[in-house]
Amino acid sequence: MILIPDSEQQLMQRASDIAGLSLAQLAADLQMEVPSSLLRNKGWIGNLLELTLGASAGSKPQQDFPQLGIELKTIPIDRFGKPLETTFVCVTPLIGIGGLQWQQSNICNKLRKVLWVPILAEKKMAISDRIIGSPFLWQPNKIEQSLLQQDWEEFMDLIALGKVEHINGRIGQVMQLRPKAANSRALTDAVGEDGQRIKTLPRGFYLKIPFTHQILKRQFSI
DNA sequence: ACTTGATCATTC
DNA sequence: GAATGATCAAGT
Repeated sequence: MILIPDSEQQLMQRASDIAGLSLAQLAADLQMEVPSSLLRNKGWIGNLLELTLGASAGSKPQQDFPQLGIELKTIPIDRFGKPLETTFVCVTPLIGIGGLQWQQSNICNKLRKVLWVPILAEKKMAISDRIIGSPFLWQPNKIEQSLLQQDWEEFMDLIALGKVEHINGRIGQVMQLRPKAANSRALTDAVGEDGQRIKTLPRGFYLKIPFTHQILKRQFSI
């Protein structure tokens, strides 16, 4: 059993210690089996890192390390350091959002401080052979904060105006709003164009690849 | 090659 | 159903 880290320094030390290891090595330490495919285990790598670093497990809301105010994110990258996927942040509230401010939003809270763990995870690599990269702590700078807030406000305006079903993945400078559900039959409440209650797909906020790419480049070009 | 809608496992 | 962890894969 791995104890919850009691300081940011301890967490970073642990994360740094595993950089360079393969997922097979990490899994062996925890006596876990590596799946041959992520098709039916899409969150496996994220869960592996949570266990390794001592994040409070399970499906609890809020940050992974609440006592440290840190959110853990693994991000798959290619050999050039480019992210291979968008990064899911959290689900989007679709009703009762009147008066909600960016600074009070769940997504703003989650992105205050993120421990990024890049995973060299090119598609052709076996899951076992994928490699833990160098971890780093990120806090959005003023520009990033502003871009995130602008996108968030645009999305929340559209949702409040009953236009949730007009939102597509192209909207947003640095993040996008896309379905986040078990499947296309999972529905939740939202507001329709005439102000009536409708059923729609649950949505989530995702950071776009160019945005996370820039964060990684800034980190590793210093 | 990249984007975007769809999907998978698990817990509560 | 909603939250956590995300990637898949068809279409452009």
